[in-house]
Amino acid sequence: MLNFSTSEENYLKTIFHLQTRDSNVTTNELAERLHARPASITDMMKKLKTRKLVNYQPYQGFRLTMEGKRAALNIIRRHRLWEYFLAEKLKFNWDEVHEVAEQLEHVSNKKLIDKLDEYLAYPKFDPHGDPIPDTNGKMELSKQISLAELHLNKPARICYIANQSELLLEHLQEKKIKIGASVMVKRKFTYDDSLEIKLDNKPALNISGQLAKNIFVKHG
Amino acid sequence: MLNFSTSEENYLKTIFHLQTRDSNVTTNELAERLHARPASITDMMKKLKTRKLVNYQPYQGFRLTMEGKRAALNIIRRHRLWEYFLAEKLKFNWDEVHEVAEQLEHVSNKKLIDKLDEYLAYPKFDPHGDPIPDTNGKMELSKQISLAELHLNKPARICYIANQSELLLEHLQEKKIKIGASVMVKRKFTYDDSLEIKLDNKPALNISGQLAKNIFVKHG
DNA sequence: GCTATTTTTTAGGTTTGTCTAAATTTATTT
DNA sequence: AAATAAATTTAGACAAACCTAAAAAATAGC
Repeated sequence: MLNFSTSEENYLKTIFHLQTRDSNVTTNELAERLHARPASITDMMKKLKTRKLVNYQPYQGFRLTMEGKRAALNIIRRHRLWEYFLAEKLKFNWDEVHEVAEQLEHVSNKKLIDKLDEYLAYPKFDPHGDPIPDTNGKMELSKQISLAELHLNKPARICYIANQSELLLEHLQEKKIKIGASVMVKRKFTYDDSLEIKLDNKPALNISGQLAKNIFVKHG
Repeated sequence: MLNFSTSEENYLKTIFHLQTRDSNVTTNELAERLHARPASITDMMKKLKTRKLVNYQPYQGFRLTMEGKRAALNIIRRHRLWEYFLAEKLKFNWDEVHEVAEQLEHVSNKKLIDKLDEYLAYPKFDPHGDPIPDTNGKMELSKQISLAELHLNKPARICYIANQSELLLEHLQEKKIKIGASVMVKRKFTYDDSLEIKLDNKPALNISGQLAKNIFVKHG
């Protein structure tokens, strides 16, 4: 496994998250995500190209090579394992783990990560419900659906919050809706798509359709 | 708590280890410890001086200010807590933890370190027997003595290896002498200062006076 | 199909932390 | 105490990773 700078790792990881099967990642997209200027992106892309980590032709956007993808998955593995550790062992809230894991993920020592994985008993998902890649970069698909799609009276578990804006997170805090909580939809109001749900053992709660679309759950 | 670069942290930590009550740290000393050239040390010292972290007059060597000492102790706290975590929880060997902790120590997030401390049940010593500073930089004195000073038939525990050169570490590996092992001195040979010792439940073992001086133990 | 706008790249500059080589200060010898 | 040696600092350069401003290419509007 080659060694990358913190900066290179952040680029690789972010390209991985942004690229889709059919479209390349653009300079501006990356610049916005990384809080950097487009010119800086171009600089780094040239560098990553000579390192054979991205495919890149000027003005055509970029995507990871096989090697780049392998590297990105490794960084994501580190990130998610640390997130799991922080939430599960150190009792951080699920919404605090990301920031700390952003730093820990850059500590690169294969033995450390593999031993951490073992210590945590090989978790398959991080506290946000995102799958954790194994040593070979393989991971499970997270078959998540939004609360809005969940059938009535089907027990499920909150595993992911989409669109994590400040406002949304505050709203969730307010309503005491947390990752990992068990949840069930009791009624659906077609008038405004709002829902009546039951969280853990708390009294029933009404939430808007908009909120429900941003809360993802896994059955079971 | 101010924020420092990885480089600044390494300087602060190393100055702390090198400085004594009566003598300042010299440019060459620091350069050797940090595997850097003397010119680089001078550069950084100017910077740390303007940050009021070291006292420094050209050609006079340097020492930490109160503020610098506070920062150094914080870095040492992180380092030793991670070492403890690696050995105790992830089951690293005591001689592998240092290298990994050198990286982890630069992740600066007070909450992370305090929660780690709590998770580890506030350990007082790291796997090498070095004391772990608390949040305020206070730590216990490690009342260690060398094996050479240990009285006959007094049970003790190996807690520290001084002068950790490659050769010494290999020699210890060879003799299967490890941190944490219980030990007792059975005979002392005044002729050459060599000792006959008993390690755990293994057969008696002869070691040189030189080796004995580098193995530190705590009673009990 | 040609402007106008947006996107991306180039050119050149800045900061951090390092380096080499030369100059300077301090310490050691005789 | 002068000469030599050792330690330290200065001066100037370099790489990484960023930046701004200007130029070039691609896209969109009419």
